[in-house]
Amino acid sequence: MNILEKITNELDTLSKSERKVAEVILSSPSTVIHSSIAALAKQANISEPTVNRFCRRLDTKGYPDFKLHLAQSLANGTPYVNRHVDENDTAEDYTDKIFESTMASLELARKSLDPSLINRSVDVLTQANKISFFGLGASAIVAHDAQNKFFRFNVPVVYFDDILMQRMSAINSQQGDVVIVISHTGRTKSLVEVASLAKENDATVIGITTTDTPLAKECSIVLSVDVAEDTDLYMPMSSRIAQLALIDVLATGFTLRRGSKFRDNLKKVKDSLRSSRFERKD
Amino acid sequence: MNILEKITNELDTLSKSERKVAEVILSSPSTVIHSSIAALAKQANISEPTVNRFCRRLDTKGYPDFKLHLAQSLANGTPYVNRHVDENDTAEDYTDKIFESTMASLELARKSLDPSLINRSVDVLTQANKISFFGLGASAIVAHDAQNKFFRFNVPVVYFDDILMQRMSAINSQQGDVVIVISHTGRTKSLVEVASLAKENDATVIGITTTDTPLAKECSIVLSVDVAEDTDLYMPMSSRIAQLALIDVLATGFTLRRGSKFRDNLKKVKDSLRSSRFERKD
DNA sequence: CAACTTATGAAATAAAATTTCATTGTTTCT
DNA sequence: AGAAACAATGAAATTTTATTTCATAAGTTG
Repeated sequence: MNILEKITNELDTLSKSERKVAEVILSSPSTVIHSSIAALAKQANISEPTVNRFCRRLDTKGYPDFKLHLAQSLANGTPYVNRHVDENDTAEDYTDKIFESTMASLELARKSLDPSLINRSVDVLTQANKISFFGLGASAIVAHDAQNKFFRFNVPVVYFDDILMQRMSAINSQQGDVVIVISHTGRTKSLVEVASLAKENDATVIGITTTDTPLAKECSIVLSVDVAEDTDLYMPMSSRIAQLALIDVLATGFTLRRGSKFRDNLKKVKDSLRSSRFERKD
Repeated sequence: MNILEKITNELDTLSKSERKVAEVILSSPSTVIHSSIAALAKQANISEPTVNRFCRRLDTKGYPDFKLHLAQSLANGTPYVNRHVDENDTAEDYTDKIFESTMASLELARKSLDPSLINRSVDVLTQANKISFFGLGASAIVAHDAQNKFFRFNVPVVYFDDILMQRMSAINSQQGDVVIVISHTGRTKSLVEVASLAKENDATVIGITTTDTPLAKECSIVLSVDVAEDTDLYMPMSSRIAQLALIDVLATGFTLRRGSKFRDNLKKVKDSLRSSRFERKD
């Protein structure tokens, strides 16, 4: 746990002098990691033993150990924050912001995923007779990408980004088929209907969507990819990237489950692409 | 900079005894941050002053300062090291690894991008008569996504993931057209040819590819997205995600350049999608 | 193989952190 | 209100840890 948060949380369980220490630390943590216990004590106008007691109260071994924890909190506290682009940003500014908020979203998405559900999904996928990926708009490209990946595995796989085709395909689905429906908002009417149709026809429906959405309710398995992005107001960005990362996870799980013999087969597909490329010089 | 990498880099500038220290540290950095200088010296079978000299050679103030740096490097995860999925990983393991290496790749990709070239690309895009996105395989979905985004901007945009269509389109391009060619390897023959054809026909060719590849040589502007991924051996994963992030950057730059009036227009497109969705309850 | 440079560790010193303990301030009970 | 009990605090002593000094050993060069 981040020690800065911890200090904030326990602020009221601290004694008066200890709180002084806490305040100095919170106000400029990066200075503190380069200070000795004496310097910090002076800064907070208290004695050295008080600093030491403060450290122990936060479950660290002592002052040096506390500094270590603090340093670590600083190292991963700053980087992946969701920052919004503004009007006057330079190219460098908005590039950094977009990359950083993408990384922040991936972090968030990972936390929202339940490994046991991923495991079950992989189970289901490896046993599927046929796999279909459905998405619209930005999620269509995720479905497209998924088809690309699973196609290499030599399993029957299709993808549709067209409402009618999705509907027809859903109606024709049957036991043993897996339908993966992708939607960030989980509120796109036609996709929710498609999910429901597929389920009625005994297909296993896996939803890649946000927790507690209409789509989620129609699915057999929900892989929740929660990302702080409002695609009603902004262009879809990190949401689809998080979805793609999840596709990578599923594809990876799939190859692992299929075992090494299967992976030899993958290599063949790769080799067949060789001649379409210029040789590498290295 | 990550101090573990730094140790690895400077391994050969170190003296014999110092290298012993380095090895002990690299083999179990997380133990070291809880060791005193004496303990580390003993572990490496050298004297305490040697440890101290080692620390200074790495531009730290001394041993405690070195430990701080080390702690911070460890806190940032271990992005570039050892994050490959292996045979016996659980679902949780490989999920974490994939998300982490995706984030690491985004970090790397961002570093490889030159903001001034992004700026120039945005310039060119805002002034284009027509924008085409070309990609094959995994990069096709990036092109697809780009079309999706730029389509909202109400500019003439097309995308092709078919060799022949790309060729024809390239041959028909003219001054004022912008062609964006996407390829991680930069060695796909037909795409390199397409880039070259488009350039001969006076289109501005922007390449989204790795530095110093055959494709890069054919482009007017190269947006280098360097990612440590060998798509000859593995499925494309982080490479396409980094490319997508770059598309987001370009799209963002585009909207910023076009000004606020233009953004009102975007809102209209958004609103037109509303009725296809279930209402939100929140 | 001398002259010189660099690397290394033992011991001395310095710095930093921790413990001990006496004092002060605070609460609780009569 | 005032004494007893308790918690908080810092000065000083102690211990631990890190750094410097310096003598010696191990290489290098001419």
